[in-house]
Amino acid sequence: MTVIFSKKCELALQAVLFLSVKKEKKIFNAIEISEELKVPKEFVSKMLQILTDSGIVGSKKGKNGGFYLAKKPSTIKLIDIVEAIDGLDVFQSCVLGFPGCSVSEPCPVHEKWGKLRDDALKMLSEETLEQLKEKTLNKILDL
Amino acid sequence: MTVIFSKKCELALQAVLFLSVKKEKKIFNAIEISEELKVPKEFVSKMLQILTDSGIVGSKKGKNGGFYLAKKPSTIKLIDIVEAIDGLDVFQSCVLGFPGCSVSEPCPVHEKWGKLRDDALKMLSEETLEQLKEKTLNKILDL
DNA sequence: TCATAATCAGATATATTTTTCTGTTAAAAT
DNA sequence: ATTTTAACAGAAAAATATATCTGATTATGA
Repeated sequence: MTVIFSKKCELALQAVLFLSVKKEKKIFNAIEISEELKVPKEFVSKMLQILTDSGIVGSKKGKNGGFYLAKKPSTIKLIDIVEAIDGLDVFQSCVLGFPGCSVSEPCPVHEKWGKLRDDALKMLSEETLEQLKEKTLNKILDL
Repeated sequence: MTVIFSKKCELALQAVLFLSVKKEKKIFNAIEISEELKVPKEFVSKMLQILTDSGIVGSKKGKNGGFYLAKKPSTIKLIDIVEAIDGLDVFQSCVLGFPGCSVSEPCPVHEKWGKLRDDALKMLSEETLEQLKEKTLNKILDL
């Protein structure tokens, strides 16, 4: 079970964080990333292809090809990746699954969850990859 | 897509909330509950059977049978239902899906998510069904 | 006691998500 | 030019989660 993001999204976030602590424009192929993150390379490919489509990641085919951040880390936020993969529905939907949960027809935890949801959104959209870099280095080795 | 709980869990929470605003020990069969919550009756049955096993809900077979809260609303919290259906892993796992995310090896959002996760746990464990009753009535009709 | 109505247990089916595969295309190096 | 390497696209397979069905059991009321 995932927490709030799909497995796809989790992997995408991890892969982008990985790229963000490397020298800018340095290229890594799917195998290298998959080994670092310990996930199948086909899955890495798939996700990074989606992020390539959405312009966050760039790619280069052929020998010495691979993936790299297409934008500066100072312009990318975690929420961008979430939006590209899972979309932003989580930040709209009722946590108890009630249909039509709203201010006028709130579920029993509507208000409290609203606060939490906003904080979660903040967590993902306040800091850029650049600002997260140091923390990211605690988790991902800068090889 | 669910927010953080599985569909099963969402339904279980809804069903228990439904029962909590009814007269104590009043019995409802799966069909009645399914009509109120607009979900298939087999699904309601399945979930309430699990909650019956875990002692939150009681059941009575045969004619005029059905389901009812096995405990007083003042002793049941939403977290009890979550625990019975999804378990409490969500409140342990890394939101970015990193393996071995911990204080000594935190992911980039470890601390912030920790706070949010604790608040979420609070949201589900501070108030009893009794205390939520009024809010629940805003969402579920007291037929 | 019999017919009926309901839960219950377990199997099955369906849907969704995740993962892998197959072949194609593009780029680079030899 | 040719070979090699890697992304890319889309299909297929596997795994997981969700939903449905079947038959058995149990309780009630007539």
